[in-house]
Amino acid sequence: MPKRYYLTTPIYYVNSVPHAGHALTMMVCDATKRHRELRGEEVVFLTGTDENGTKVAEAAAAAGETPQAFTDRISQAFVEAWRKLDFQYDDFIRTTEPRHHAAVQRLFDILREKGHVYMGSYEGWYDVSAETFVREADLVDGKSPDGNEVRWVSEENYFFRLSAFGDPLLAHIEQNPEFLQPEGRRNEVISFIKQGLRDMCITRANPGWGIPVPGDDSRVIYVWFDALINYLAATGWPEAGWEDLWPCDVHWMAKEIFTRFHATLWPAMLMAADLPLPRTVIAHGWFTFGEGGKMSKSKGNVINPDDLIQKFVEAGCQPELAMDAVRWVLARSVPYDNDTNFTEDSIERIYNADLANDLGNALNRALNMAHKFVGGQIPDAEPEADLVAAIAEAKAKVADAFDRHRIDEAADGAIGLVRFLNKYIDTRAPWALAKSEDPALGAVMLSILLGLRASEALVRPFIPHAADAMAKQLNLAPLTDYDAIGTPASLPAGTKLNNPEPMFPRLERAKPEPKPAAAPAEKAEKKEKPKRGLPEPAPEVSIDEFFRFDLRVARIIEAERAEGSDKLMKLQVRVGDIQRQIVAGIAKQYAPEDLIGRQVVVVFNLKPAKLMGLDSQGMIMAADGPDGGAILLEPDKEAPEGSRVH
RNA sequence: GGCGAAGUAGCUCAGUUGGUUAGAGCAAACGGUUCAUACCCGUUAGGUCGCCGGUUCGAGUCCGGCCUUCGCUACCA
Repeated sequence: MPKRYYLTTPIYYVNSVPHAGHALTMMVCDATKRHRELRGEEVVFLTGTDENGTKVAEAAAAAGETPQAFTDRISQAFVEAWRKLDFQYDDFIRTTEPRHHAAVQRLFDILREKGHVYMGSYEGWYDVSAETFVREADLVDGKSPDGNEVRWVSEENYFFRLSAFGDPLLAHIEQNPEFLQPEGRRNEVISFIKQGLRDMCITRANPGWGIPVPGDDSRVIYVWFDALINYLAATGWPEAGWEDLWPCDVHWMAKEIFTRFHATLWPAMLMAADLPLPRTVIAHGWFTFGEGGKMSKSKGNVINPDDLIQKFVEAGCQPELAMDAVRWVLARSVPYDNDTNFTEDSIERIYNADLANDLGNALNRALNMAHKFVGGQIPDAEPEADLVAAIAEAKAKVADAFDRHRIDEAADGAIGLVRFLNKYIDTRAPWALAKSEDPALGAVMLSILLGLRASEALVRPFIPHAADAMAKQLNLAPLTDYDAIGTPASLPAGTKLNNPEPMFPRLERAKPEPKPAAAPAEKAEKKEKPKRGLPEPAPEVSIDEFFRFDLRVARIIEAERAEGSDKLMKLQVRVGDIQRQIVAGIAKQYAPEDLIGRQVVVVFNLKPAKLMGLDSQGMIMAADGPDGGAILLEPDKEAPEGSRVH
């Protein structure tokens, strides 16, 4: 079997419900699939849900459900959401399926046999919620940097020898410019790898949910290690026949899971197993919602695809066309290097300009003219040369944009033909030709209709139902062959045209609110931003917990700036008769000569650390200054050196 | 702190290897048209291309420095 074009979205983690961000990735893949199929290619589009992980087991327990019932329910929510946008994936993989389990265990075995997976021990803090290990130094008030609860774990686990793949990965990235995109992200990966990859712990104690390590039921495979393998599992690997899909042509995803997972861990896993690497791994940016705000459920500014569809239905769209309107707006807004603002305002503007004013109106006016001027049928005439040229140009532009994975440009290329068509209509003015009974009328009307027919096919990957509606109004079967676009055969003379029916009613928009005074006010607000409120109170601790900190009065006897750092000061302090070196981030506020001889308070039993290659045995206590700088604490009068501070 | 990206019209962005008067879409003003969904078409206005310096006959483009924003990353607290 010949190789088929294979593209994927990530599998979505079942801890959240579908939102516009997921829909964006889906849209990009769905449009790509439909476009390539128009060009006669066989395409397989994979999506699915990620359902393993300790967190899922715990979330299910919290919801009073079995993990299976819980994941069935959430997974179904994604299926439903995608049905409402008519995303035509060919396969939906769930990581709880036997085919996935089989592939994961097989790959694990292969890596273990080849010596890329070894048993090691891990002792340290574990963030259950994020399912990641947290270094001691990164703990904040006994919690992970994200504020999650951590627990101390001490266990033997399997490790993947990721560290061995840095150089091969860099070489591959170097030799394959198309591998990682866009370029900015590619650079990010290169610098990430260059600073050294660490082996990765890829198993966890078995919580009764997940994929057991082959031959060792006491452990399950780490959810990320397992999740990535879905792309391979869906090809049927390791059973025969997978080569007609693998290697994958494109893995699409949002930027946050690009660098560490899809651009580093996953290719390393494949290399380790001697499997081919995907041709292209590409990340899009995020939607932001409103005034520079990130997508945030608490702000209530998240735009839900369902609500958007509803909005267009209320505006008067047929349900299927309302769905298309959402699809179009998504495709036109795909962020690449930067994030993009996705707001009611931008959505309405895109809809009105492209779909209502340009596309909808072009179809409507053309059909009206055909009924009035040429008897409501497709004239028997030759299309005019500049119109034919415009179609060819648009075809090439759309195909090229898709080949470069620029979905927004492809949509622009498609609607560009419609814009040209509106100008052409005005320039050739069929109503004037009709009035003067000019013989060019037939050719002009034929050209206009041919332009519409071509537009139908070019917008089809984005708005398939609108394309069908266009074909129906032209009384023709849908045009589904890219090569036929713009040909006389695509528009048989004599075809009786149907009556025009508006597809996308214009959205009436509130007049843009006049806010000349708003700009300076905004600026002022931004400048005053540093005056933040009282810092959040830390969680309550008991007196016993407090006494675990051994605070002492110490005297600074030497001070010098740490080489190569403008923040760090290297200090020698005396605590009673003990001398210690402490490295502190106070060099911006204090000069060495200000410090020598001073009494300060130090944390005496802090775990030693290395900063800029210097040992630091303790910490100097200081208050946060208004600019974030340190203000040293000093006893009110000379205190006995080494005395405890309570 | 390090690395990277971005900074071009009111908004969103395009500007190839340096080469005339810096472009598009949206928004605005004006005009035109009547086939059409108050739409479409045209014209106009609007830019010291973040700032400073350099290379060059010539810089949005190349080089150096700085500022701002964002991302990644190290560290500090």
